[in-house]
Amino acid sequence: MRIGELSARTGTPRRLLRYYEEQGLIVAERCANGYRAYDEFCVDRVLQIRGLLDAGLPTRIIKQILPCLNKPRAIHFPDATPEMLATLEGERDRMTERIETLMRNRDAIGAYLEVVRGTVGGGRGAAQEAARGVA
DNA sequence: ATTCTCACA
DNA sequence: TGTGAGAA
Repeated sequence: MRIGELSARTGTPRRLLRYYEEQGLIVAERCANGYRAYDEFCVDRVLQIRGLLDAGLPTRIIKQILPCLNKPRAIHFPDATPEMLATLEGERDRMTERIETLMRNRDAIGAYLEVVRGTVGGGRGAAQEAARGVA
């Protein structure tokens, strides 16, 4: 498939797909006209990349750990170098921290919403007081 | 439609 | 990390 189809199927802008290739995250063959040709498995791969990026991992790290996450897991865990494990542990901890921040903000928004829901009509009241930190 | 590069947020 | 413009 060409870049447009991969873009449509992954919900990723074409521009970004080229960017990921430039960063060494995906590989594409080339047609005679110079157009990129992607294999079927690229769909899953791109979605995986998006997920890891979304989790806050830099492309540099993703490039390293992507081979470890591929299909033949049994083949891949023997080549786990100590430095690789250290990197992974670091990323895991960063993710944990991120999750905690996310939870705090979710709860803050949830608390705000709960107050605002009670004050729709007049526009003045508990919401404003909550915003001032009085409630 | 797709490619590339340069520059920038 | 991701985008915009311009040219081929």
